[in-house]
Amino acid sequence: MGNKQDERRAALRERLIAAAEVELTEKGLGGLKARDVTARAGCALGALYNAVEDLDMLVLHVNARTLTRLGAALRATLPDEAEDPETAMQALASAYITFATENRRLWQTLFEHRLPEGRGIPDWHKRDHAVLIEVIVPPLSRLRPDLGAEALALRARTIFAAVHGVVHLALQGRFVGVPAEALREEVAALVETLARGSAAARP
Amino acid sequence: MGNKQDERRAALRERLIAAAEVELTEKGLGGLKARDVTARAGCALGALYNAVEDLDMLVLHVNARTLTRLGAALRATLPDEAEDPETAMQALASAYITFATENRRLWQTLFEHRLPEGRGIPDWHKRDHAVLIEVIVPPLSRLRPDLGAEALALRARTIFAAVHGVVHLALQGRFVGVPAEALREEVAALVETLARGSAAARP
DNA sequence: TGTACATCAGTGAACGCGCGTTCACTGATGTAC
DNA sequence: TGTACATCAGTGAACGCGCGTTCACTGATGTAC
Repeated sequence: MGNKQDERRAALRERLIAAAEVELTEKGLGGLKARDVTARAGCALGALYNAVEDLDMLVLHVNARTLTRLGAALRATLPDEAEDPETAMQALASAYITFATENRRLWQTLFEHRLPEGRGIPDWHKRDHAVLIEVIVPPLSRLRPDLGAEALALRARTIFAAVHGVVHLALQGRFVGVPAEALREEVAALVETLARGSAAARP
Repeated sequence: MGNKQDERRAALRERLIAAAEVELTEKGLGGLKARDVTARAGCALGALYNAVEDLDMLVLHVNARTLTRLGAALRATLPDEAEDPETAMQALASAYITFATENRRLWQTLFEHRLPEGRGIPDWHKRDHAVLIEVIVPPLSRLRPDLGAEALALRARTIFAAVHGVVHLALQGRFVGVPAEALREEVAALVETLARGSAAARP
């Protein structure tokens, strides 16, 4: 099998993913069209279905990229393992807000996109999501040394979802959401409460 | 103008809203079709556009109903104004989970539905949403007598969004969400932390 | 009360558009000898 | 190295479907006299 052919194939695939990323950035999930993506990637409409299974899979690949970048942004805030855990959690939350704000549509796509009925998320992609939780576990485990691995993972999900919820409703501009100007301050207060409350619960 | 005609008109409108409610309950926002709604309401397709402006407005009317019911369910948990505020907040959160679980698709529609680009949410509907925040203010104000009305309203939004976020990701079955079995316990822990943390912050 | 006319809720076929996906075809690239 | 053949990435017109909305029409209800 031609090696050069594989290269070309992979290159087109990359171009398509990159094009989809730009389209999603500009128009959001609802505005993603196969024709726009292939036009931007500079190939024919049909080529898309040679490179990936379908549009949904293309979105999954973009989401994988977004999660990788988000994971890197979050990990970059935790250089020191011995740091004060509350400070660490504040840094994580702050980085999350920054990323969500600067990549609003891509970040929204992460949570908007659903596979059609019967199709389950491939395992490789579940692992991409895991970073959101894993990054919270180390500082949390220092706040709650009494908790086992499973309970920690569960609590990390709860904390993530709480912070995410505040950011999500705010950036969506929902009427019930916190106004964007107040977002950072409110999330900081929330994380402070969560961190201190967790610590206070220590035996 | 015939009074009887107005009555008929209003009755059809009600039937359409009720039909849309059932359709949304069974299929969710993505599965809502004008033809299904009118078939269920027992009228012709075109009659829908006589009774309401368009499908979006129909959804808004269903959402208004849902919010009214949700508001009633939440207020029903607060019979006693003098109740311990933490208990009150736990009751609110618990009622929220119950409502969301029992009305999953209608509740999801509340947060999924967006008007097309230029169109803003009518004022009457904004007021419908306000109940979600207003119901939190009384117990919160007892925990934080130091805060002014505006700061209270803001903090109430944050707390709502945090709890909502945990419930939302869990009921959506998102991989990063808390598993449904653990939802009640985790939200209870979250609300406990929020209530105590708020109280502890008192001067 | 009865008749003629006006109104307008209600009808459903047809319009119009968007858009994901397919498929018969082509031409460049690679392989065999 | 050169020639014949095979493969398959890439093409883009066409398919097929879904679906919101419109619109010319109808008939029941209400009004005027």
